[in-house]
Amino acid sequence: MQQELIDIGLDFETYYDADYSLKKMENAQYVMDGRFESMGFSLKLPGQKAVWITGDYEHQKRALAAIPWQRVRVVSHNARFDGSILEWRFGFKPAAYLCTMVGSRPHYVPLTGSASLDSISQHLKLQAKGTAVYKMVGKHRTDLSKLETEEYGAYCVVDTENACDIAASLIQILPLEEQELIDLTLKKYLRPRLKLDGHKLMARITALDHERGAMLQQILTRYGVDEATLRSRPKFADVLTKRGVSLPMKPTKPTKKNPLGGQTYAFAKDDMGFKELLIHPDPAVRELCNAKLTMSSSLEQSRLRRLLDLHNTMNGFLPVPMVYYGAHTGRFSGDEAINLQNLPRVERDKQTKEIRKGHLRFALTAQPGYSVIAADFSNIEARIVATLARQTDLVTGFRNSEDIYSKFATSVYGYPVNKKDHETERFVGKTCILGLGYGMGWRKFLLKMLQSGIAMDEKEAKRIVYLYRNTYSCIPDLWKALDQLAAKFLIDPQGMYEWRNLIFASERIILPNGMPIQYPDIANGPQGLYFRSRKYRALDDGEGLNWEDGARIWGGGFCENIAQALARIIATRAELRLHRLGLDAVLQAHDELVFHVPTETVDICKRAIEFEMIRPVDWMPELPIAVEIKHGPSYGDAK
DNA sequence: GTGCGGGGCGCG
DNA sequence: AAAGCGCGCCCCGCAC
Repeated sequence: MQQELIDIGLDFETYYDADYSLKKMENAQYVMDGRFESMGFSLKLPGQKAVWITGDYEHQKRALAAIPWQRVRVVSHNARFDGSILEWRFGFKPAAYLCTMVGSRPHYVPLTGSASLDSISQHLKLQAKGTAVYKMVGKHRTDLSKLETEEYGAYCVVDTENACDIAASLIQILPLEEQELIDLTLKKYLRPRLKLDGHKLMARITALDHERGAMLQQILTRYGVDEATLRSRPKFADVLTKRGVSLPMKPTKPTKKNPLGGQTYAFAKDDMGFKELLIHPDPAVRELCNAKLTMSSSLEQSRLRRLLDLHNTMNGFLPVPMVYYGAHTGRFSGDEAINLQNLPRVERDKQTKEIRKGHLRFALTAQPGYSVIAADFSNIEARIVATLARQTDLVTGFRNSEDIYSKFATSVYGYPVNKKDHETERFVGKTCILGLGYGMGWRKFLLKMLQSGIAMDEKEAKRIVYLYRNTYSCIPDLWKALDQLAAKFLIDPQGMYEWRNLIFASERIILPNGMPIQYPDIANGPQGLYFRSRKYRALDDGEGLNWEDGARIWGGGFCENIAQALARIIATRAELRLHRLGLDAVLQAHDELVFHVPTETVDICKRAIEFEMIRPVDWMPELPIAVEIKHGPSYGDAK
């Protein structure tokens, strides 16, 4: 289908000034703002030079109307921007998009550290077309002289030519399915279907403001401690010191500025020292620490504000901003200050069924006559690890829908554990199955248990961790195998080795769909392998990698990266197949697909979704897959 | 005023 | 040696 489309380069130039710009606001707010003005755009038709078109709105619209959009794939560097102008401002809907900015993420961005048009063009050694940035701050189209208009157009045309050159490279290396995923990702944003419930958002903002205001007032009157003091770590430390409390401390991570690391206050909700203060004999200390904890979490408040703002901007519709290949493993990431992949989960009170957490999810609603369906893969990564390791008893257990968590907990405790009667034991089993598969050590495991309020000592933590590694011994073997493959082939410029549908090559692992997980500059260092991870990209000085600037990686880490990447391929393949059946996901959260369907079709849609999601994987046919599918009038109700 | 990094917290 | 890992956003403190 993609081949039949005509690729057309498109780049809008728009008004901006000191206050009104994409630096100051998110894309949706910028494009829908009253100050928005399209100054003009450049278009590049196949085999022709890009042309600059400018004039008033009607003139631009007439020019755009001449394009047969139903047969066009729009090529842009940052298509979320150009697409939202084309669709929301001018009302034209092309058949597809190819965004060269996100399309550059899998192969180029890990090496360049930047997805800008300039750095990608340079990286590809595209013919220099001039890179002078044309400043047009605070000028409207009618403010420009004839000469200025021409120079502006010339600048815009160059950008479009560059973007089209990048696209020519990308279509050589991105499989068609990945190109299609870029398009589907953009359409989740450009053609929103989920709605935001403005009343619910406002009601929750009011309730939360009231709750927090009352608490802050109480702290201020009782202890003379204000909000700023609660928010500041040093100021809060002073308050505790004045009350004779010895401050809980913890080591900081070594940084460039402070290579040896240091000490800092242990004031986080999971710090043991801080937890002790929550049960301190002095009720004032307890209350102050609880207040600090409350003020530490601002996600719900800030997200409510952002969503309400978006609700007002978009007439109640929710554009879903996702970044294609946001993670180097291929996972998508969120964007535009609303990250829909980390909304608090729904939690209800066991007795009263009252909603305790996850209110935000109930504000994401279906249109009238429609329902939201949420479909989750069940522990897909753990299943992939078991399959990859050829830990056959574990794979069989998953295939037979056994309660794996309870089963391992039974080994741990020596008596039969079940989901109903042994909540704590099963939780321990679950943590083991989900966490220990990636090589977690007993120290971190012990910490995690203590943080979850489960009493445990060093000896017991060691016993459980080694029991796991003995019970599922193929999994530590897998870490070792991956370590050896990496040490041999990833650091060798000519390295290339095929292993279980993966190819270990120079500085990358190639996945069954042909896409890479990249480990730029991977090399042996003082403590094993290091590579320039996303976090350290900016530190590239062209002199190779300093060990202290790199991220350490080993077998357990490769195991996790590969499992994550394979799970992503499985989820997106299912999404693509469902798209071809006319079922487009409106949202994606790693192992979860969300759909918006007419309510009378919910049952048949659920059957189709299950059928496609559990379909065996051609490159891992022995992988047992299971899904859980729910529906309701809102995202919260479907969870 | 703005940019940046670390701590913190939410999800998978 | 076996060391869980992948994101984005808010806030504070600090450098520029």
